[in-house]
Amino acid sequence: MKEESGEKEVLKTGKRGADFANALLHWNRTENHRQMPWKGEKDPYKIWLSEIMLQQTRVEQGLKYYQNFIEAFPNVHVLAAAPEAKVFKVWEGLGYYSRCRNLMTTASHVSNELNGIFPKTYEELLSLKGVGSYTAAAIGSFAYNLPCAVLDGNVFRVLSRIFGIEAPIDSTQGKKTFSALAQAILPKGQAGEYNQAIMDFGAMICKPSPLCDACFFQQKCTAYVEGKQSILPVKEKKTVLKKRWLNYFIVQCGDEVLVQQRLEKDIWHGLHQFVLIETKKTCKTKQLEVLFQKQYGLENYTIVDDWKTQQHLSHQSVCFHFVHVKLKRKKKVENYTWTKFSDVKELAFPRALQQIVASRLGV
DNA sequence: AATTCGGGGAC
DNA sequence: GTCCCAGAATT
Repeated sequence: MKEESGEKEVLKTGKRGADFANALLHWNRTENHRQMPWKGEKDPYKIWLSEIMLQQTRVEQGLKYYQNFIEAFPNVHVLAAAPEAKVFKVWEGLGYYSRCRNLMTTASHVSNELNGIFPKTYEELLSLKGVGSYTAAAIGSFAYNLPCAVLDGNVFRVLSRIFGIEAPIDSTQGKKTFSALAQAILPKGQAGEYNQAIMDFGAMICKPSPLCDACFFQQKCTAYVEGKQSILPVKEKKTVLKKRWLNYFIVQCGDEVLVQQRLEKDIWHGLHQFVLIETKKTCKTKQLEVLFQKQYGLENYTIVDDWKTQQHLSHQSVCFHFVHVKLKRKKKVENYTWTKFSDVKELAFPRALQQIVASRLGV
């Protein structure tokens, strides 16, 4: 065995990495009782679906959606053949709706071009719409045991603490560092089990607020030894919140309401909404009525309700102002469609609007 | 390299 | 309130 100084660093990390990997696998086999429907799943369709749904989404939140999806679309051909509106409706409320659009694109691609068979290499998986480095590694390792290390929020947190790495996880250089480390300590031949284990470990033990006393690696963890759990992982960017004022006129006539699909490059792309007047600041109802009448030429209406709510998204704080009005007679309004309540309930709306559909538009 | 895409839960 | 979540696409 050579003991040259140049190799010592690599050897040291390598030994520690192997140490951690072995301890993690042992923990996984003896103490990890976390159960999820897709765990141990070998059907690439189900693995793919679960991974797309769980991007930036907690397991507890995605669970119900996964079950609904599998029931509605049991295989890739059914999903590919399903009407877009129906797929959106099942996705409704889960957020990040580009995932849903990409899901349909890839389902169609796999069903029609690939005979319903998902790719079996990392590069080909990566080429699928909505599949990035994490998801390609997850599908590859879970379905085919490909030696690809996953790198998600859990893995960043675990590795930064165990090895005391302070490179920012949201910088290009930091990502390269963590990616190389993750790949280096991945036990070849056990990639699937290891990837699952490290994410379970991050979700249950090495949480943002960690349970160090329950950790099998406590004494060997840099963060624990140096008391750095709370500063690791390091993030350098702060998200800036923008404020928006979305004023919605819920224009009703009988059992119909004016609805449109959001198609602009903005939040909730693909979902539906009521008659929108966006303003730069909060407005009184009277002011909104002026804009409403001017913009849409509607005058013979009665206001039956008027209320405000607020919703916080990752990058936006949205103030809603709703005005529910009733018309005596239907009138054509450009870009909006008169839609029966029963049909409205088949369409996907943003969360804040969905609640209105559920509670205020008849039974 | 920086921004933008939801919604919910933990703290 | 702030932070984070089985991230990816676009600019």
